[in-house]
Amino acid sequence: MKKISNINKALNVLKKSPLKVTTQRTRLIEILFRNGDQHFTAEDVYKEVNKYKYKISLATIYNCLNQFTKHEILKSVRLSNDKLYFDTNTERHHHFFCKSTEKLSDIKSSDVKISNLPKIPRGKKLESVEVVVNITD
Amino acid sequence: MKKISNINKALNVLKKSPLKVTTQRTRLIEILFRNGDQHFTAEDVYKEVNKYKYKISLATIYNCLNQFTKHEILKSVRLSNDKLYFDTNTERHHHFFCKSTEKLSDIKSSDVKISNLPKIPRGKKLESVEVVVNITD
DNA sequence: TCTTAAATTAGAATTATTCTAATTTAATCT
DNA sequence: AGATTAAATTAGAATAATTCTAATTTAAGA
Repeated sequence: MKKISNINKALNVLKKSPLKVTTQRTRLIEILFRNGDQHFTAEDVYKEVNKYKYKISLATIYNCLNQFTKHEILKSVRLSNDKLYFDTNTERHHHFFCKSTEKLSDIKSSDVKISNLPKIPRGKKLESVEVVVNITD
Repeated sequence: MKKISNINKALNVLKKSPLKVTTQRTRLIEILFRNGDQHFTAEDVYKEVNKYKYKISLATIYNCLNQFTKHEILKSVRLSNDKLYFDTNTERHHHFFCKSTEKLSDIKSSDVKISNLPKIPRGKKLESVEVVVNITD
């Protein structure tokens, strides 16, 4: 049984979305999903793209990251250090955030048990619960 | 027994801090703590200050909010809508964030029970756990 | 192949925030 | 109280992150 790579999984989501499959988008997915390196800022991606000598403008990178997030190819997380990170793991999960190194790492959803939540305010409905465990060196 | 107002409580914290008690800082505390727990951005504060016809520059508002946060007169929360909110409640607590209205509201720490947390990575230590309950209309 | 809406791009614009350097002020010292 | 000084304030410049604009290119379907 052949294992489908993360790259191909993401490319399939792209194909099924209303987004066009462009060279830039394909290159970005190849870079972002090539390994477990899962959390990055737009600027990180720009540097990585340049390392590969692909010519993709910063505006396109922003456009793509935002579109990918909208179509659940990526997920975004905003942190207390004021940076927006994109995450290749789109499943429900939580994060460790190390304030010393500014690095994010995943916490499996099942590793956090919340046994009590307050009542949701009248007329509103629950969307998601985000847990960030801040740590330091 | 006389009740100490939030304003006076905050002014006392200011007096006990190494920060100087300036007119601007006193005015800001009067505005920010004039009623219950509030969440505001720097820009919100600037507008409010102007409404009162006080002349405090935006740079000073940023300086003060940051100094107040450092000296635990305020707390700051960064949210997924990319805005930095300051919170007059400096105690450990969590938040509801309504994605439709972009409004924050407090959740008492005791209203969230986390019965299981993952192991803190080797060599790191726990600093805090932030829970944001995202809701919508 | 033709058509067209979507995507890409460079560069300008915007937004939020911090920095700079001159001036003022609060708190301390005499 | 007046002098001293380090901290605070300020206007405006600078920076950083992101979005917008408008011209050009491209993907995908008729």
